[in-house]
Amino acid sequence: MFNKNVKYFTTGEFAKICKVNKQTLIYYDQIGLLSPVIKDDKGYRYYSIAQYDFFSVIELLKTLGMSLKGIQSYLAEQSPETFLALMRQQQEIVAHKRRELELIEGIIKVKIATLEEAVSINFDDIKIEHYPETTYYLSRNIENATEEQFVKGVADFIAELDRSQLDTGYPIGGMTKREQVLAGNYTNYSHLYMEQPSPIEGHPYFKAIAGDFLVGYHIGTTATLHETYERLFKVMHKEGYELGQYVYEEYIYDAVVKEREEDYVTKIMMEIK
Amino acid sequence: MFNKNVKYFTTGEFAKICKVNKQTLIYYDQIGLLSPVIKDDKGYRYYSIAQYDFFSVIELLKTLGMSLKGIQSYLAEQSPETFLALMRQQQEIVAHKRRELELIEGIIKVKIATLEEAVSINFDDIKIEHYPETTYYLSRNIENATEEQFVKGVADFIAELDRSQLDTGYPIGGMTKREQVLAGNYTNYSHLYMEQPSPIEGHPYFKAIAGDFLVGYHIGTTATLHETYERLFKVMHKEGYELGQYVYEEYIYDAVVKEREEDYVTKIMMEIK
DNA sequence: CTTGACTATATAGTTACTATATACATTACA
DNA sequence: TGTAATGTATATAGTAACTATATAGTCAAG
Repeated sequence: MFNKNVKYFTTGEFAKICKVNKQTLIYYDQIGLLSPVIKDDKGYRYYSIAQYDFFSVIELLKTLGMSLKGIQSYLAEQSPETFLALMRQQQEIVAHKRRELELIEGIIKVKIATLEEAVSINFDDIKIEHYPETTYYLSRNIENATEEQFVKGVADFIAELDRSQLDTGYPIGGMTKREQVLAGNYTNYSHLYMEQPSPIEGHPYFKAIAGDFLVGYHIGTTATLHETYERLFKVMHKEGYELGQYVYEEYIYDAVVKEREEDYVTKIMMEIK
Repeated sequence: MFNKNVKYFTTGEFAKICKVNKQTLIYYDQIGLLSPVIKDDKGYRYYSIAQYDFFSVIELLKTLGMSLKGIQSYLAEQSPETFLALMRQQQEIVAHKRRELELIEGIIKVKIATLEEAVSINFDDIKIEHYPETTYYLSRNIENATEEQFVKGVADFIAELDRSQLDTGYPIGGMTKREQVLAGNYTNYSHLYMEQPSPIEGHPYFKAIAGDFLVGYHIGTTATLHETYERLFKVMHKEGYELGQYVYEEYIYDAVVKEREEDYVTKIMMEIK
């Protein structure tokens, strides 16, 4: 194959085949990664068609995140055994990357869904909604935590989500016990949580009970949070309900979509009975 | 959520949460991508926990290949609508990337399989093997092409494989008509081809007939190719077979795994009857 | 024989960090 | 309370992998 009395490509021609900048090939020649088979007395470079195979392997390895130096040191040997070893190693890496992308696809899907919901909401409405059983991943208990402990708890929770690939794109929420809410300690959360639409085996999850929730929205910082809670309680009592075990709070609009804290929107979901 | 009387993070602490170099955060501040909510009179930076959300969106978009400038111009607006538009746009990009990775996974699998086969072969053996029907993607006809036309044909074929995502990782092969082979024109290929293990709809394919093939290996350049063909013919006639419609040729060892052309190995598969 | 399209080298610029040097601030503990 | 260790800051230079530009030589067509 490929030896029809051999025609060679100039740098420009070869660059076109490889779909890269001519300078890139010159650069590859300079660093000794891919040199033309022929360099004439005037310094003109000539590449053979067989070198395209070599180039496309470089491209492949680049896609998988290898540095040119790494590629160079691996391809320098040019033996079937080392190349086979390299391919086996990269096979795992690419599988990992694909799984990572699948996770990101999920996150984006969730972000779109939640934002689409958000833009259609009238934040003044207070409604009673029925939620199905939902699985959450919880932080360790942070009830009555000091500022420092709370902040540490948040950082740890984020790290844990990251390490265990449990970041689903849903907002981080805080759940508060009935007693704390009734005592007016609205931000004395028991746990942080993140919704897990498709839970993975081998993690301890919390399942929020299916049932009726009173749902309202708070605009602004926590300074005025009590006003929103009072509005919610008024509706709750008017409708003849009582507070359930937990209240769930999560950002609908946060630092990503609103610049000023006063524009952040918090969704408040009260279990009711 | 997230306003427990607010504790702030120093650059070092925030860097730890974000799992990046401290200098990176300073750099992001300098270019105005992510600035701390507070900068005191001594120039010390203080980040709020809410800024982590912002940071993680930056990380997400970076993973999807956006430049910091691009991210900046998109996030500068901070409106739900622009962010939603961005997410919708990135959804397609990430899906495309995932498909690309799946293709690469396939290519690596093929490379491993073919190399594993190759290292176990004794290149002196000439064997008769039965091949099942195999689908190939073919180049346009290149019979009796001049050097220039041949080279152009190869370049076009590579470009076509690339554009149509038909590069499966199998070697590019050349198929030669019975008459040309009998006339000793071993490298007067009719078509180039690439095996397609799982053909996609909407492309014109060629299906090699299932049947018996005489398989041998040629080591070296085309200069000595005729010797190998003669050896093959000898065996063919001794076994009482006649040449079929096509001979298929492909590299087993090429520029990727062997430095010198004299070490390249070509697999020759003759249709027989 | 000239014009336009190509080739070359050398050098500087780009992006997104990363490392280093120097100076000032904070905290830990003896 | 003093001092060492650790932290912060800025400024600057270096890195990878190109990419662009300036300048000069080469080649092919009309």
